[in-house]
Amino acid sequence: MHPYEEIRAEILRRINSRDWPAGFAVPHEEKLAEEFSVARGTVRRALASLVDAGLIERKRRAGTRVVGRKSHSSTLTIPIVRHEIEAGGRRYGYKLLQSGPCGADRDLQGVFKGAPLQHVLCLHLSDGTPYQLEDRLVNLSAVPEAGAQDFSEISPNEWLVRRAPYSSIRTTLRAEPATGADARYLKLRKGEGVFVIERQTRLKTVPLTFVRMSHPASRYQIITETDDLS
Amino acid sequence: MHPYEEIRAEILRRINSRDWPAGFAVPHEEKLAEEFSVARGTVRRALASLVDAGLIERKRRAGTRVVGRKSHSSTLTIPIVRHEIEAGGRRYGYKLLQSGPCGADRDLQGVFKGAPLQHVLCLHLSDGTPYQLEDRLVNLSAVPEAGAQDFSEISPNEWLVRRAPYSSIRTTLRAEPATGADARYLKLRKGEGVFVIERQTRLKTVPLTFVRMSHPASRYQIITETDDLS
DNA sequence: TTTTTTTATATGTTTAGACATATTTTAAAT
DNA sequence: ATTTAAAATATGTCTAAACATATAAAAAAA
Repeated sequence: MHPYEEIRAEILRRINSRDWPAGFAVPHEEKLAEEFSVARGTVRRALASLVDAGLIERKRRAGTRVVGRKSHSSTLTIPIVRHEIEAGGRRYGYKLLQSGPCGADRDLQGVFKGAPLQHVLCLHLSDGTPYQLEDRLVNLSAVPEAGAQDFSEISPNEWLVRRAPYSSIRTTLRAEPATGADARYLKLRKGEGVFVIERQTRLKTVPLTFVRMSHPASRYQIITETDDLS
Repeated sequence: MHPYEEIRAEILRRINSRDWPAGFAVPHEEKLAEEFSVARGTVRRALASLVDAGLIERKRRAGTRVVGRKSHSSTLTIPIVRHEIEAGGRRYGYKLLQSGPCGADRDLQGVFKGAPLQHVLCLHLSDGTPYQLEDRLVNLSAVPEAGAQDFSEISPNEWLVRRAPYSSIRTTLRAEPATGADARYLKLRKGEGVFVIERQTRLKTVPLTFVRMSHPASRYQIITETDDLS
């Protein structure tokens, strides 16, 4: 265990034991460095790690304070469907349903502001059973290669994640009743529950793609796990 | 813009432009330091930030490589319900429905291994409308104060987040048909869709609490946004 | 009193050098 | 050929010192 880890563990202990309760003003770096007999840089390393974990907040001149927790944070990782299915030891299947240019009228959220669009509808299967219906719009003025790409072998999801750099993502999670397309392709009764992930990726304010991924509610869930500091 | 930010931006540009494609071996720190005319520490600062963003991977002696993206990651923050409702400018309401000790038979997932448990069922309302049904088990041998706590004014969710330190969380997101209790308290027809968040918190392998939070699907969604590096 | 300016301070960044340590590569021994 | 030991190397940690900068607090001016 490195010195910075020991210092972090000790500070963590003080926070968890409420010796340093929420709102507590943590001694400044020089003082902690003196207490633990290390250089200031080592204290900073420990504190930076606690900032990442959301346990303390730091502000210039104002100092460091213990945060009063107001939420639970964790990292949500949404893998490429194929990997998700194969990682579970199941057989991946893919079927392109529709692909072609489309008008701005399909841009229901109005995120693309009249840019030329490519619409792709496809189905991902797990052991032959419908798993995810992917309904995607791609901004052709930002990703022109998507117009020439044949998505009958590789899914637009996978192709885009690999190929198109993005700088920000907005993800929405929802439970919805199955739409007509959901019911038809996922083999559900209309109105049955689907778990929907919507994602919009941008490259510095330019919207690249918008996708709605729907899954049969009874066969889908997302699990996230935070990793332990101590 | 600090030197390390400029270096990060330039490396980001090389990755995004595919000058440095997935799998590419990034020059080592000394070399980058020389190229950008800065100290090694400054290069490290820039690279650390790209590791956090999941764009590169580093291994001792093996070096630094550009990662081939296989997923979209974002931070999922689940706030205390009250804050979530009040942040939206709506009026928060709370109603305790049940509270008391219970047997291990309620521990359906078997995570508590026979520990004494407290069961709490309560409802969170937004502008008077049912918003979330909270169904919780608390491990009394780990959080004994929970047995004496009166949850008629403060919700166990809020009380626990504030009070009990935890080191790891497992969160599960699911779409389900409403159970009997869901339907009754959330004013839904049985079988109608609910969005369920299940959370299990631990303090170094000791399970603290397990909670199932259900929401009317039509009135609930989760949005996460990644922040832009460049 | 209220506003503006100055000062003090805790955090943030950078440097340069030393040493630690996984891990790979190479050489030696079996 | 296979295993074992030694050397090389890129990242990781730590130090000590200087300077930068946001901003809270104090002092001065209105």
